[in-house]
Amino acid sequence: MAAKPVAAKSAGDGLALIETWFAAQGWTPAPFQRQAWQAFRAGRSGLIHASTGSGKTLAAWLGPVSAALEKPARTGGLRVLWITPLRALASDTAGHLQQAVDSLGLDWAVETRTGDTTASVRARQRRKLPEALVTTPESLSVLLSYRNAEESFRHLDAVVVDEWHELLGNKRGVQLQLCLAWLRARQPKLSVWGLSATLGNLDEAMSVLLGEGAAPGERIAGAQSKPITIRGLCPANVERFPWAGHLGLSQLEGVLDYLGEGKTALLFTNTRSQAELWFEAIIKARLEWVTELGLHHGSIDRKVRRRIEEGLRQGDFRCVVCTSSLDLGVDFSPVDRVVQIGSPKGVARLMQRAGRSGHQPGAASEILCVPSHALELVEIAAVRRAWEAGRVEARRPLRLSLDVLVQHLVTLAAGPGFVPEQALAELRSTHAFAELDETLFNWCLVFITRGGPVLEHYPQFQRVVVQDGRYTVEDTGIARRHRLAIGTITSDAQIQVRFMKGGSLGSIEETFIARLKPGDVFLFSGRALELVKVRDLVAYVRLAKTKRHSVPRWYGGRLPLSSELADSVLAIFEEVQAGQYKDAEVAAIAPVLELQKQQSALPGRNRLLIERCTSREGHHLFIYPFAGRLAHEGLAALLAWRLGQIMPATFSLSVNDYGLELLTSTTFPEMTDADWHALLDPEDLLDHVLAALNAGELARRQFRDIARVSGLVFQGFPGRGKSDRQLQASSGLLYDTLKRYDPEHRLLAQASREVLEDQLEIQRLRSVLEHAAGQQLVLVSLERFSPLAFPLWVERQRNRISTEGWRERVQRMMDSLEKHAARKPGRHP
DNA sequence: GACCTGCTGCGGACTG
Repeated sequence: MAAKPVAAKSAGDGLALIETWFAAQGWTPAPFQRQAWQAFRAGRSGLIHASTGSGKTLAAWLGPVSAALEKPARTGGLRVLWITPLRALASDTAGHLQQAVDSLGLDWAVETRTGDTTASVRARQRRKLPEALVTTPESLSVLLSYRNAEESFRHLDAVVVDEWHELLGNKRGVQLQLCLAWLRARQPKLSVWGLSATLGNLDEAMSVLLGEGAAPGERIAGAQSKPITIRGLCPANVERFPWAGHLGLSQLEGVLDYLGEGKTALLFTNTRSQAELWFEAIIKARLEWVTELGLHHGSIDRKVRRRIEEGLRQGDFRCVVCTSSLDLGVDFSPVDRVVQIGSPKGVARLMQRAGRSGHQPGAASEILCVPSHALELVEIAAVRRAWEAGRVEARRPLRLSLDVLVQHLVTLAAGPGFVPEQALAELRSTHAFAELDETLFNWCLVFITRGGPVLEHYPQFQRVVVQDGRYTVEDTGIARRHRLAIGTITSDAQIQVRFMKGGSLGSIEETFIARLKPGDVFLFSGRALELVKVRDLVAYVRLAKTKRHSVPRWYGGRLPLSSELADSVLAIFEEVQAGQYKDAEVAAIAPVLELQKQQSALPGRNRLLIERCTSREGHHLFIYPFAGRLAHEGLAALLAWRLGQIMPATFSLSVNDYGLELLTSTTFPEMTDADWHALLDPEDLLDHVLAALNAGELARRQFRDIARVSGLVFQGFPGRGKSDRQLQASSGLLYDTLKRYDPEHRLLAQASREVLEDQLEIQRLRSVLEHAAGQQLVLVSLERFSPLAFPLWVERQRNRISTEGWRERVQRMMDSLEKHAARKPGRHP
């Protein structure tokens, strides 16, 4: 963007000035951009939503600028605050904004402030902020922790939250809500705007941003996004296409052809190890591309990642293999192809990725979806249908995250301090704490001043003091330590991976390195590396001479299939059950689906499929609620526990995104429809799930994160972090102590709640059971594993030790399945 | 040669 300056500084109509400036660039404002500018100028608040690359940024930026142009000049001080969830985005955004401001003749400094900002700039900003600041939610919180915070934000006119959808559903969003409430309480006319991608709950997204009791905001839909094409890569030979698996490497040739035709591609995988393997496979197959290939994921050294991002912008790459690490970020205009390997998992997620291509004017976006097993072809058709029907996932905002609340209260106390009555009113003006009652709030006050009944003998928990009714932090050491711990992102300590000569490659789980001995070889950062030694949380490596290697395992998050996508898959199954094949991808695996129909049945939105089968291993029960793997984990445990009440047996469990398997050596009792409904009864769900699972241990682990965010444990200085084990030990000790002497501790209750809601998706599990009450149960006795059952069987085999190789076992099963494909199914009863 | 699961994101300033 080579911005040409407009005529001169003028105190006239700011809107007209912007129109002139826009025209000088040779641009015509879109109607939604004009609408946004007018809304800004009128001092309103709201949400602008659109897909990427539609000019949201200019709409949001020029609004406050136009407003500023019309107000009498004030000397200095922060006028506009721009919040971004990604510090890599900050400098780019600031650059564009500075350019626009300069050419409009406004004498403003636009600066960034993130963790990357140097100490000297931070110190200067601490004394006085620029007119416009681009920052992260965490850095904003840090700014509130300084004594002069009220002065710093005195002249603030507008806040813009970029990528609000990324923050809405997590604790970073809660933290931002709290900061915004504080700003609003001091500047009632503050105008707050969010920018968001397409989302299933846009109205809610806006009201959460604007706060409880705010005047209704203005929702502005961005320009119609360019069409996005979703294409599935259909396997050439469906007969030999795997029924299970997740790597998708059997489709390598098709992907290579696709990459060969284009200029620059992003190839998304669902996991980091999958990215490593695909990167290796592509290089092996196309040695001539070696300089044009990149690898990018969250464990790769930050500097290396920045270099790759820069190379993408320059058009240096034919293909970069990546994970969600490139879901967001600066626009990479040269990208003309996007490939998704494996399950898309959700509609919004896939569209976000598709939107990473086609930023050139007039270019459309296309995404090639590469299935890693047969049923994923249905997912591809399903995601396209859901998108076309406008069914996109919602992101649900969190409520009453007490760990974030106590952190915020200490932040305010370290900063200007707070008075309880006023603070409570402010907190209640957020969506997250609208229901905060006085008892709970008082508990928080006791917690930050005395540490509560058990911890009050330890001075490190007495962080805040009360003077004349005002809560403040007086100890500068406590304040400093608190600033270090600001933020809600928690992650395990990782082992750094470095060459003997010093170059850093990235980081890996401690548990993976612990299993290796010197001389072992593993694949990381696209290279086969030999472990030399481990010292002080650093693994020293050298390039390996051998090609044999293992691949690191990371214990990251496990994204379940979204409800929207699962529903869409079931809708397609219903059509197939009725003999209709409307999508190319679905038609491509008709033989597999027909086999499922013939041997068993296809589940539907109102048909719950339950299969039984007896094998050498024992008696199998398969159920397919299509509720995502997290809910299935809880359901499997629940069913095993309830069955255990009526039959003496132990079960092996296996789950995936489609369903679950229970295996036992005892015959399952004959069960009527009524028996099944009793087994699936939602009543006493919570009690039974807690009885079935080792919920205490799960909560104990969850508590570690809560202890960090709430300031109960100090995780050390950045870069010199306490090791994971130390942190685990101290938070574990705290957990046990509290559990014993203060079992009503509110943070313990929160740990349990988070386990149920986030790790087991208890709401989704509940709705499976409630839905089952009205569903038709389709009970089938199988002679051989059906195509739906097979992946669950494979899943369980993974951790088995056997003299027989995994591939042989799978192949043998495939062969026997094919042999029996023509057999008649047996119905039950 | 086997055989390969599990995403992303942030953060400070003292002392000499």
